[in-house]
Amino acid sequence: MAGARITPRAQDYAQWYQDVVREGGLAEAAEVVRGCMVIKPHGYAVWEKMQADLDRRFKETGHQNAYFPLLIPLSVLAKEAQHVEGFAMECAVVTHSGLKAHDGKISVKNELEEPYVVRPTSETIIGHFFKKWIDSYRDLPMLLNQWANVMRWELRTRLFLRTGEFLWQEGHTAHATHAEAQEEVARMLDVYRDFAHEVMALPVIQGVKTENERFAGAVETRCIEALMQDGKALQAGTSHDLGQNFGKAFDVTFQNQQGAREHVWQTSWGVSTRLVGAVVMAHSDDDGLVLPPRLAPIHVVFVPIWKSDAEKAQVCEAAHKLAKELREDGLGVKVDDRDNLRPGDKYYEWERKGVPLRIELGPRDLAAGTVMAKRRIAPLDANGKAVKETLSMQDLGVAVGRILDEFQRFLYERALAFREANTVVVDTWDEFVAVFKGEGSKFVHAHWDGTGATEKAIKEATKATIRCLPYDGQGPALEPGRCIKTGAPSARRVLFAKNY
RNA sequence: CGGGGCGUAGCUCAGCUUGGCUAGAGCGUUGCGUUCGGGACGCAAAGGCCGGAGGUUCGACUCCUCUCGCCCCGACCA
Repeated sequence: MAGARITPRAQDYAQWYQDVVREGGLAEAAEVVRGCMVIKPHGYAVWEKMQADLDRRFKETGHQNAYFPLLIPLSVLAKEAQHVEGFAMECAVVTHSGLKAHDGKISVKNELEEPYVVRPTSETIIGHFFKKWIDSYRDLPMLLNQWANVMRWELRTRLFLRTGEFLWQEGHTAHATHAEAQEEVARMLDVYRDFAHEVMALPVIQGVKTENERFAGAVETRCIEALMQDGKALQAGTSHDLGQNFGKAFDVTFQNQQGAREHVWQTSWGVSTRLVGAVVMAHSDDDGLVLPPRLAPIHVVFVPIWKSDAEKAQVCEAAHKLAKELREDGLGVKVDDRDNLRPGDKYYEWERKGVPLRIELGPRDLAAGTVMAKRRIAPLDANGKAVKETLSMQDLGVAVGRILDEFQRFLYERALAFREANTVVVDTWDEFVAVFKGEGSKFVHAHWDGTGATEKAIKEATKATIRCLPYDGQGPALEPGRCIKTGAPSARRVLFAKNY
């Protein structure tokens, strides 16, 4: 009997997602704090894996970490008009300091002269300091990154995908020329793509956002878009060309080599804990979480099998010895030697938590000098049972390393195949409507007349939005045509989908 | 923030319509024993401010009002 259940995807995708997050031990609702989440140890460990890899990539591309305040004076936030307008409704505002007790009740005490906004993002407070720190072309480029929490007062929340508070990194850079800033925007989007492909085993499409979807205060927003198992798109990362908008708003200038003063050209780029949700929705199945090895806090779990106490002592000793060897290879290894659960219970538990490889070690294996390995997702044999692999205890690390590499590649290939099977080119409105009917969604490449009005009309009719104008080569060949909705001339197809 | 649903043991829920014994079940947990290669079983035990606050009543898990939180659908957004 299953103690805990996971609703099948086919039955209720939203419920399935919640079940996987809960049973995987990733996070839960903060309950007493509306719209916020508690990231539990296993979920936080996945985020730490992401952080470690991304941080290395940021350093390799010349960036340094820094930290700016959580609170932004309202007057500072308001300096860039479009920016404050875009975030106005989502801002939490601090208006008081201190508490006082009266009649047995606690209330706030001193009203602040100027309210603080809890950062929804940090362009403005960083703009304030860029002005102070940048004076000469010799100070440029300034390449910073911040790991931080931000708060956006969301009305409807989902664990990892949309919460009131979330964790992220935000890169902020300043450059002497627009061309250099544009290179930075493209470079960091490539970093995100590589990370998604190599570490998350998640294929993504790079592209440019429409004006409607652009970051508030940017002149151009680029993104990586991933396809989830229900056919909806998830924006997995963004990179913004801020032009001179913030440079002008905060009067960030530098003296160029000719001695003239110019406003800097800035960029910002970020990914968030939302990526944990992306991994869940991209790879997991009805048995629970599936983690790509490069994000798995535990790569291998040993389940010793025994009947007698003597056998228990022997197999556990052997399991711990092998585990130690694997840990020396840099792997996360757990030996589940609990004696209050039977092996089958352990199998299910670690599968729900997404451990890529399970190794069973019993008396028969011990005698033969082998172990039984079972991948988190394994092919079925003729009897419908998952295939287990017999591995020699000799050089186990080599075999395990190979299996984990294969599994990492398998997940990417599977996700890519899924995306290809769920990507279509559509040239008629009837076909377009049919794709998005009901809960339906796919990646749809279709022509669009380039106007915001048409974009909105399509959204109202189908709930599908333009995810991006894909990079050349990441969609169908660029060719002119007629808008799917209005029939007006279109320079190229764009990528539509319902989205998270 | 509008519409709908739901808050009772760690988890999933019953009880509420029609107010009344001592608030229940399964799973899980703890202890002992038998088990152990895909979700075992026996015996014993612990575990509840019935989400919170007011109200109606002799009496409230049950009825009324308010409030907090979660889920779903909208509108808004990463």
